[in-house]
Amino acid sequence: MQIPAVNPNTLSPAELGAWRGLLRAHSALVHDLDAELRATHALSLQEYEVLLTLAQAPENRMRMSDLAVSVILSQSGLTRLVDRLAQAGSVERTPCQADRRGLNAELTAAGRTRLEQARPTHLAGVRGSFLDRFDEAELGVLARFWERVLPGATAE
Amino acid sequence: MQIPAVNPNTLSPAELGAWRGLLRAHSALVHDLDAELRATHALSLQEYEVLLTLAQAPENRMRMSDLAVSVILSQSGLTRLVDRLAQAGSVERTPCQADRRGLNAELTAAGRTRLEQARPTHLAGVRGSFLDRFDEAELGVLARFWERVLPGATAE
DNA sequence: CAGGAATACTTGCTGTAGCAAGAAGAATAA
DNA sequence: TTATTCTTCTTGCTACAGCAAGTATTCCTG
Repeated sequence: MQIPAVNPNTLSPAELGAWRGLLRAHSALVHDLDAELRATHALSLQEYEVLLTLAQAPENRMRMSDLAVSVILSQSGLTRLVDRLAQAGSVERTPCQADRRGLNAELTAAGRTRLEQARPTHLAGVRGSFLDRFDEAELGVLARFWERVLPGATAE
Repeated sequence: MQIPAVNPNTLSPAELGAWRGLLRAHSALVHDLDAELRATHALSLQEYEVLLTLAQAPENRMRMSDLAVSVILSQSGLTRLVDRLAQAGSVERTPCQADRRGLNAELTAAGRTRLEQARPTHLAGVRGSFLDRFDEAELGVLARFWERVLPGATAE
């Protein structure tokens, strides 16, 4: 219950820089990484994230709903994204035998190949545009910063 | 020209945390702030940013193309966003007499009122969900971090 | 073991964004 | 001046995302 001495009707320069900087940096990074992946591997950033997430999941498969959370997408958004990946042969929908409502998205061999081809491009991009600007300690600082923001992003 | 000792084929935990954290934090913050503004003032976050940017501009007006850059939007995206704001009476398109190709988006009195009503909500939201998680020094650190990322976001 | 509530996924609809092409005006250069 | 080129903004098209409603299945409660 502190009473901050800040003007409640504007943002300080540091506040502005931190907030607008987040918006600008995110926009620039995502735009460029997405464009790079599309240009070199005909893969959107979101599609890449799905393939990568599946590749790291046990058995290379994952429930649709869990996958949606992992890649930060609505369920309907994921349905259509997996549609596209399935049509391209990178992913298959397999039934989930423990729960017949559910489906697993499962990485195919072709999908794995595609991911493996795109991966160096993407890693180089994230490093070159973002991570390399920081040393290991600073990256840790950033990571811990996000943890403060994430649990409940909306104060009500 | 350094040769980093990191595994070039995966991200370290700190790298992962910094990168995925950025994606998650951005998504959560923007989603929540947008929803809050829509719910309380029938205004999207982008619309709010436009009104705010105009309110801070000299004469409360700004060339369309400059405005697009300020609010991080394509020119066609801005054209339509201003269409909506104009239809709502919050903004007017006025000719630019120095250059008859150009148009200014100009804040109307109604637009100013609308902004002023929404502003406390938005500021409380950004603070409550984001800025209050950091002290002034940390905000400065964040702001300077973004400056490292921003000049040229894409290597290569 | 019903019957209602909850969950998993998909589909219809809508809103918003970007790119590329077009229209109108400005700038340059001969 | 006039022809070429560049800039500013808008419009057509398309892609992608979310919400809400629909369907199928599971869970829960009596």
